[in-house]
Amino acid sequence: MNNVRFATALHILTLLAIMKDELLSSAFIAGSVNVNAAVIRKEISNLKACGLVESKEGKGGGSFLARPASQIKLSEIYEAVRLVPVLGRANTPNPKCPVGKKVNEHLETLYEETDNYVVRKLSTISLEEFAGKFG
Amino acid sequence: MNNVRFATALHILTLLAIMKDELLSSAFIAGSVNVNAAVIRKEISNLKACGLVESKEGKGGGSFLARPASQIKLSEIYEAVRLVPVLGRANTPNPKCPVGKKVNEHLETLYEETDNYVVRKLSTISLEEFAGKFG
DNA sequence: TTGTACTGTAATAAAAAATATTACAGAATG
DNA sequence: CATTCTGTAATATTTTTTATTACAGTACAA
Repeated sequence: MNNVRFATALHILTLLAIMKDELLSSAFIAGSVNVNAAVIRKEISNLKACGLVESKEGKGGGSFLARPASQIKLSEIYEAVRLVPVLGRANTPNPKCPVGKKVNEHLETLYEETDNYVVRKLSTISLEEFAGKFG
Repeated sequence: MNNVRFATALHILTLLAIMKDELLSSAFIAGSVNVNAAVIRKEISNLKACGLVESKEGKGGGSFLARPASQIKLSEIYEAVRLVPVLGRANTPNPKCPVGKKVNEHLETLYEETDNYVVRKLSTISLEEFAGKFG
């Protein structure tokens, strides 16, 4: 996960949680995160597909949380932006070597276990709790 | 961690664990992992700096485990190759926004906690246990 | 009904990170 | 002293990530 997507998604959702009575525009959010508004819209599009955010088009439109922050777990955010397991990717080892032949199978198991472990940890923290740290 | 270094390092160490009575050359290991030998030498150089591997130069040289596989925890491998926290990097948010100003501080705490959690999980598995899955 | 302020999305460009390759000096062996 | 290794650096290539631009479509409000 050598990218900034978890940070971006959590930032977006934190803003939506704190200003829960307003529709926030991508331009506003982009100003806070300090990235291009198109990046925000793209991430929001992903968060919508994951059922965390909804939005309203047109003038005066913007985004809001699909559910109360108390019902969103940080694990859902992690799963929404995860592209690669926590421990990284695998090689394409030599199948003629006894280790090379089996290593990816065992690696995959380990990757899954570790990932599940992270998910379990993050499922103990709600967005409400995280957003509560601000002001 | 969108890279292959954990997989590579674990593969190297598994070979060293299984063939613990021999010195393995970087060319041999590269053949099993299916990457360039220079990549293996570079990773071994890192694993040496972390105290997991030793090697002998010159003709007939090669690498071997610095300690018995039973005394190497997978967490040490993770820590040897980690460049970035499990949840990724942070943005450089707008300090004029109350959320932007503090988000990295709270993110960092979360990143550290999650990372420690992964380390704790991986510290319960020894290289011996992992290597034991092969033949 | 028309201008304005949004979203949604795609295409493309630019920057950064990861990996591969080549090269060669130096060490140990026989 | 030729051979077979390691160690390391320099460089090239590929892949991933991020930024930018553009514009169609939607909703509001005058």
